[in-house]
Amino acid sequence: MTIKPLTIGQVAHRSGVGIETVRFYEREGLLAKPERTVSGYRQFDEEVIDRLLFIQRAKELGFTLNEIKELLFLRVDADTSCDDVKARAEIKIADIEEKIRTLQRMKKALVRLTQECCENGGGSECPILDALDGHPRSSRKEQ
Amino acid sequence: MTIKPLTIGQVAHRSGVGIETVRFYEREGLLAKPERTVSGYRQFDEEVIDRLLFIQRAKELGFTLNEIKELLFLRVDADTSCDDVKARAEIKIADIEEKIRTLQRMKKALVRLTQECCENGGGSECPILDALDGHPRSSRKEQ
DNA sequence: ATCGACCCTGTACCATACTACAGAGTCAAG
DNA sequence: CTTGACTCTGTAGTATGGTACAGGGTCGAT
Repeated sequence: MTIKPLTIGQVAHRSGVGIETVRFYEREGLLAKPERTVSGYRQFDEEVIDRLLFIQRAKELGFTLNEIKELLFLRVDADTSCDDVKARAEIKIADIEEKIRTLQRMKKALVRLTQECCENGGGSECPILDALDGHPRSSRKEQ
Repeated sequence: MTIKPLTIGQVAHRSGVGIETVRFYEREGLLAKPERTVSGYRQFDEEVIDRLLFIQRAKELGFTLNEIKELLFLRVDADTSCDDVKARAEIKIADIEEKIRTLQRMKKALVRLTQECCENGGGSECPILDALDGHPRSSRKEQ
């Protein structure tokens, strides 16, 4: 028993994207060309839902569709050696670690803001920037 | 002695963005309207550099310019109560934590990929998806 | 005073990532 | 066997975030 294929409408609904978006991603190579019925209707299988959810999440993290495509195609096959995959994956990992670090600094700055904002009601021009910028200016020059 | 103001060119150069981008951010309200010389030249002070660097970083993390604007304006002043700032900051914090969690899952998947890819050279269709998707499918149905 | 490098405003254009038709065919319930 | 919801291709339009002039003024060194 082959599992029942999904129409594009079902896929769009279940993954929370628009029908046009599914077709768009297919054109852009983010989704494999699906099987078709005799009349030309696309026949998706369940996996495509996960892929669409992944794309949404990755987009929210600032990856472009091209970067997402690279992530999705990170695998060993006839044309891709293990070393190649490893090398590319390690670049992505470093990239992701950098994002995590920056987010943690942003979070820290915001936590500090929630803790301190009331004490000096109406202090700095922009607390998040004070807490966040790279080179810590120890004392702010006034005015 | 008032510190020497920066021209738009110096600001652009030092923050690594284009001159047009600086003007664009000013139009969009991400940068305060700077002072002008008699002849109309913008006069920036150092702070704007940090702000521009922050904007770049936040963009790479998937924040839109509007979201970044909200982050930059998170502060207590005449029109904004502490409770208000606190509430909005906590939403941002939760948002950031979610991003961090997702990135950590992505990283984990990629690390696993680099560790395992050689052992079963040419295994799955898409390892990152296998490792990442929400509901763990314990066994994959073949074909 | 004039040259080149800079700045001004305004408008138009670009890439990315969709989104919305138009015009036609398909499917399935009654 | 019709009706309405769905699908197809193809093309065009939108929002976001810039980027690139055009046509002009300004600044500083020679």
